[in-house]
Amino acid sequence: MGVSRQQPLSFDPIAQAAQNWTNAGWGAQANGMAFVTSIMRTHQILIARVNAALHPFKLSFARFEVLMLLNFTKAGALPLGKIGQRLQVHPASVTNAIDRLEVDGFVQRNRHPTDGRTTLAAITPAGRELVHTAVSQLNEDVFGRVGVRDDDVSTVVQMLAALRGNAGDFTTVD
Amino acid sequence: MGVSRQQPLSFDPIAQAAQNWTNAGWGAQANGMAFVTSIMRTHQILIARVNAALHPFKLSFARFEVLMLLNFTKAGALPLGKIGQRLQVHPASVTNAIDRLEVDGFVQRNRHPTDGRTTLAAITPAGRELVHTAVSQLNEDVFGRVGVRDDDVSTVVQMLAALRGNAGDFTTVD
DNA sequence: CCATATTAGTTTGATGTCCAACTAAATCAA
DNA sequence: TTGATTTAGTTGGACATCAAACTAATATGG
Repeated sequence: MGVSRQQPLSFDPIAQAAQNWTNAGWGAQANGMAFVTSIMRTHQILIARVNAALHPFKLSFARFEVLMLLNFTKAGALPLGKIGQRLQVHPASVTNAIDRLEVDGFVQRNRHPTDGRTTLAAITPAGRELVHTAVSQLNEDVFGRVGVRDDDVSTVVQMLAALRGNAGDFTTVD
Repeated sequence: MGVSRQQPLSFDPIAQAAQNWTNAGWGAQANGMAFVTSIMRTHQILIARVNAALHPFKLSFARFEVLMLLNFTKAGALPLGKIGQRLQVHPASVTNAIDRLEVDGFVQRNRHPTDGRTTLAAITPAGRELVHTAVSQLNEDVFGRVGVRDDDVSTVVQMLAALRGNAGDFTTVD
């Protein structure tokens, strides 16, 4: 799981970097730098936890999200493009994820009934069974214990929603 | 820069997912799921911005961080292991980053004076010049405008520091 | 109707990350 | 001193992501 065999530092490296930024005369951007770097590092920590939890199921987080999305859908199937739009991932990444899920029998490609360009990804019974177990594991190992006070978890989610909205993930209801 | 040619959704997909979680009976983990997913997506947005800003300089964020770290160091040189420890990246990733920086002439490998196992990475004059320009660009394009209220930026950094400390990035001063 | 433009998905290639195995050098212990 | 262990870094392989080029099918406009 990443780089964790190393000794912990005796100081917060991001706080140190922010200090360096200020000393260099970039005080106005020091907070932004610390923010971006914190997100990068937090992402790295969380993705390692998630992948560790999902490893026994031969799933990555991306593939888990695909299965979960299909599982929540009434028909259990979506066009690949819709999947990319919902999960905000590149079309090539969707192709790659579906390829692997299909090889493992968790998803099946079907033709769209009316639009010959479109491919539908449909979750299989094996996929539904797998995701059921995997989500339990993730809830237990990761989502139920992120290591931040529960109030703070909500606060961070809310503040990041502003950024995501600005970035065009979704239209904000003015 | 990622996947942004797509139309924005008319709803926040993470809020939707949290609702799905609650509906499925996983209300206790819905916030944690939203937190993890928010970090993943925010990371993706920010890394795209950073890479767009650094692309003209032939730098990735990882390589930029290496150059910046060396630039802040008095001697302008550090053992590869120290770099990995400070930036929290895998030894193999450090090797890869230094390889590329060395090919482009921004860094040079030197032997350690007393320990034959250790390799020192030293920033070159070209590297110092490059990082000077690159940091200006990053401050201007990304760090100076992250898209979150300034107070909230600090709040998020502080809350994520708790997680990073728990994860063993650094020892918390009790 | 047909030529052009758009849309959906795939393929290929470049990056980047991690893990596991490996080499070489330093340290430890008997 | 010398054999075993630890440490530093590299290498090779598996994955994942994105960009750009490509194929195929649908829409659009004269």
